[in-house]
Amino acid sequence: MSRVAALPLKTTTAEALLGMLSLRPMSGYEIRQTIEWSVGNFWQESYGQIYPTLKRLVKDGFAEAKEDGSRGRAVYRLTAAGRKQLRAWLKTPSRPQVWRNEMLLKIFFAGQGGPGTVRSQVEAFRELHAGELRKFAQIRTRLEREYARHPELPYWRMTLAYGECESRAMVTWCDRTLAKVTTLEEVADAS
Amino acid sequence: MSRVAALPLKTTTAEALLGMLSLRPMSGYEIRQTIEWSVGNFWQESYGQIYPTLKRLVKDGFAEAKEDGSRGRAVYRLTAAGRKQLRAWLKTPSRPQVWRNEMLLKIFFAGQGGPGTVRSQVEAFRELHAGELRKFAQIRTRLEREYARHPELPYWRMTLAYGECESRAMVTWCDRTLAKVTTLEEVADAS
DNA sequence: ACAAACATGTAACCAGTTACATGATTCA
DNA sequence: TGAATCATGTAACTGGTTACATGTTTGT
Repeated sequence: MSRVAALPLKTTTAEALLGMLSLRPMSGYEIRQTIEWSVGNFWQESYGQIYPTLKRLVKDGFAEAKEDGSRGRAVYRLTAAGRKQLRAWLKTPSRPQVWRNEMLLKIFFAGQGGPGTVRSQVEAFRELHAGELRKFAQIRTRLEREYARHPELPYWRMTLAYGECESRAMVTWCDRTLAKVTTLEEVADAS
Repeated sequence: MSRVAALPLKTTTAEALLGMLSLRPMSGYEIRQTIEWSVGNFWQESYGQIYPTLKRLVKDGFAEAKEDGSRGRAVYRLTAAGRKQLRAWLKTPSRPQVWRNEMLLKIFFAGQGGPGTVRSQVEAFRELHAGELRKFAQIRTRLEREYARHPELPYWRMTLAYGECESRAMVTWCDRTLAKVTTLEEVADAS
């Protein structure tokens, strides 16, 4: 019944790190940087998760640590068991994350705040996704130029297309919603 | 430095409950049921959050509890301060939730698993969103029929349209992705 | 000489879910 | 009478982030 060390067991952090190490051996620091510019759009990890998890991966035999002389740097590489574990995970069904959407909640209760509430919320949301689309366009250019012949490029393109598809849909919804808001405001003004 | 009771302070649960109580006075149990069928698609609360938060709302003067004779039932109603608090919250910018997408992570690493990995992941995801679209269609019918003249209907429609818009985009992405997967499989077979 | 980036790590906190305990009421 | 639903509540756990502490290396 003792309250033990308790590193998370059901987490996908471990699997995310296995995936990262499958690209190439890396240090914890490098993993974080790489996550940021590669999958940062749909995944993030903090050092507070990365370092303890890496140690657990070594303990479980899924990764090996190797001291990198120069700095106080530990480079981790996948073991055969780690690669097997990663492949097994790739085959498992993904649990859909049940998200919370604060903006939608505010719109749902907009009866208390009026059309103006909706307008400012939706305008900010539109700006957010318009920005995402610009970012995706840049990433796409860079991806096609720098990894033109990389065997995994087709898969990376798919994840990028997901973001583009979603953000386009969001912008569309924003425009339609703003049009409806205008109508509501006109009705309110007329009365 | 003592480890105190510590009910969450920055949570939006309190505001979500204020919103629910703005619809009508409710018990904790009722709030949960109502959340499920109204905003369940983009918001959920567990009893473990609801009951302690309701007590805090009373303590902070945002709600009043009234015993409902029949059962051991406490019905909460919004106070003027509570309504003011809700309106203030509606005006604040919404923090975008940074979500994690396990499916996209698996696709990103699909080099380790091959096109088959992507296919099964995407097929499941397509089924999920096709189901969502059917559910949304039902909700829309019910909404237009049962709340035809409700003053907040326009806002409720907007949140529904969001889900429809997003799920349609997801289905589109799935279809495009599955087409690409087929191409990849053909290339793999040919070699 | 100093800033920026590299590099590792942990304790405290946070927002939430799950599992469980308890009991009343309704209805077939 | 017994199952389903109504109703309230909490302790333990979970999966994470943030803030902090510490020190090295590189480049200007």
